[in-house]
Amino acid sequence: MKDVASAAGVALKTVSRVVNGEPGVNPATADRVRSAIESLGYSRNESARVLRRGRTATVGLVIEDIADPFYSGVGRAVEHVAIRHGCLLLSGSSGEDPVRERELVRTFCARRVDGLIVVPAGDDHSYLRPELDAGTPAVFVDRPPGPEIDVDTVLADNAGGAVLAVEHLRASGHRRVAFFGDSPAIFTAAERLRGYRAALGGRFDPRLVAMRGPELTGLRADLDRMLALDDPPTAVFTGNGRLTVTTLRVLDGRRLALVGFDDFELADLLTPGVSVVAQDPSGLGRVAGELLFRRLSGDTGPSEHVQLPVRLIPRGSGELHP
Amino acid sequence: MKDVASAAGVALKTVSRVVNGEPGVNPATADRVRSAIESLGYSRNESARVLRRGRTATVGLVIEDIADPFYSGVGRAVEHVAIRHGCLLLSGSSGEDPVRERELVRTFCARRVDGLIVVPAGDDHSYLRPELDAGTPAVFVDRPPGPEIDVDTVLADNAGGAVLAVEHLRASGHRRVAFFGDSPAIFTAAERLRGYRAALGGRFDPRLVAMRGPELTGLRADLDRMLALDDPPTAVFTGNGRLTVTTLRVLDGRRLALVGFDDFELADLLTPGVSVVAQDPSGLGRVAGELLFRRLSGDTGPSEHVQLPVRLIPRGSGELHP
DNA sequence: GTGAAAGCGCTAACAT
DNA sequence: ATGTTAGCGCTTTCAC
Repeated sequence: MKDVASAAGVALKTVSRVVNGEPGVNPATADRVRSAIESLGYSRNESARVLRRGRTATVGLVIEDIADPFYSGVGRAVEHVAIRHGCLLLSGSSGEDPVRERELVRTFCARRVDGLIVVPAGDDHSYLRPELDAGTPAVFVDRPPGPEIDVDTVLADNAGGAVLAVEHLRASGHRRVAFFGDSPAIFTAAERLRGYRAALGGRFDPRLVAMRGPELTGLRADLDRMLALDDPPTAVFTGNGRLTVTTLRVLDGRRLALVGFDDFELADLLTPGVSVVAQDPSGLGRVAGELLFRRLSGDTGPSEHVQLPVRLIPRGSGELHP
Repeated sequence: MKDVASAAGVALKTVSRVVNGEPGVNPATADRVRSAIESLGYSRNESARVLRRGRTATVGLVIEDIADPFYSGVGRAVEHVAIRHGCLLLSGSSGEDPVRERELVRTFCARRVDGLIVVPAGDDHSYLRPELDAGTPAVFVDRPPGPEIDVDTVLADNAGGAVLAVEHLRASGHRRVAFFGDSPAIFTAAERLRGYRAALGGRFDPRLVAMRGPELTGLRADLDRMLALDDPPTAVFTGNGRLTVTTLRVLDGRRLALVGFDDFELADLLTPGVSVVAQDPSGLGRVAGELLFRRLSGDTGPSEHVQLPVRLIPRGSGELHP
């Protein structure tokens, strides 16, 4: 900036004014500055700017795994909102590891992100207290934070979706519906189990529940065990997209009815089409982003808790009869 | 840092030493500093550090679309390498728009990223010259840069993969193989067309080529036109994952043989399984990341051009006979 | 409409 | 083993 100033024959501050589009600069002077910038290939050093202004125009996104289609959908939506607000996105995957989650948040905060969007892996978020108190807002998506902090959340109607799934299967005549879920330590998995259980009421049978995650061999063993029961399941409800896909592989043509949580590409092209309870990953990301930017523009109202609806998409697999 | 220093009763520089793990601090003093840090909730201001040191420990990734499974695989691999080198990843999607690509690169450079990994959308990269000259290395992935700059590239064997696909179909007895590709303005699409054409030699028929991208109605029209020919295609080669999926929808049960470029989840669960030429997105990302960090650690050798192999995975659709 | 000076929080270089 | 000082490149404040 100093070089540009002397090249243009003005003071450093005038360059700063031009670069920032501040008013009160003679157009001719401004032009001289601009051509000096051009010929020197100058570009503003954002680190210095951030150091001085205190705002980085960056938001941090901690997500489970950017390569998972569900979360990359969330990520894209957040990126979109960030761009619209002139912000960059710093992102990292926690890989379901609370330590890594915390490390990412710390790193982001050390870089003075203006705000955080978090899909938490852990359930203790006291470490965020100082940052929140220091005025860095956070929005939690897909899963809520631990009770130590009070922040905006954007969640899907997990339990309601599970109820939809089970009721849909029961409407096709199924009395024995198995549930394959992720570890109950994961909020969404626990919520979906809760909905499943509520929908079944007195018919709930713990022997039809397996919550070991999407690992193929474990899932196969669980299914085989269930099918060997006197009163085996005739339908399966799977707790997320990865589990649905693994279950399809394990079923390998056996005609059990199936409803999966999460929509996925090609669900309609399989035979039969896979009925799903679809959530809206872009919606989650978009709403979270908007909430964050509302906070960043000064909204200090009480924390908001948005619940996004889910919808059942029948495609064939959920309409198979026992 | 000043506050921590006075709380611990030491000079600012000692705090700096502790924070940076520099040697030559009395363990007892260090402990006092650490507890002051803890109780004040201090965390180092990276912007100031960056301003002083000149290195941001950040790399920028410009990608086509983080929500595309192929590119999110690339992105995850890059993230992985970055983490291993203690770097953060700043990422953005170009959405196949050269202007947006350039804007992202500019923004990243203004933030003084240490290096860039780019999946280019445009083919004029003269704008990168100043940055490269200033010592910011760049690696291009999936597609090469324009001729104005000379940087490391990591590309898949696009033409070779297309040859594999066509030869596989011809081995099943197909003489008429159609090609659905993306716009030939996209490097990979052009390369795959080149391979397709080379494999067919004299049998190449431009009427069997459609390069309009993955839009459903256009693709349907192209296919209908081809099938109405006197000598219609009995097999299709699709130029990328999205096109393969769209083509499957358009085929809608018609039993044409099919080989697609890019592997995708569930390809094996469709009926018949979809034969593909698989590239390795993680490999692309990993190699690009490693190349970049080699440059960052001082390697100034001539630019490297890595070509990653692809492999044919037969699953049924490519083995259908005419 | 323009400029001079102070200082954001840190690290490098040089004391002690 | 610890402290002092200068300055990274910018914006803020205030003066002209």
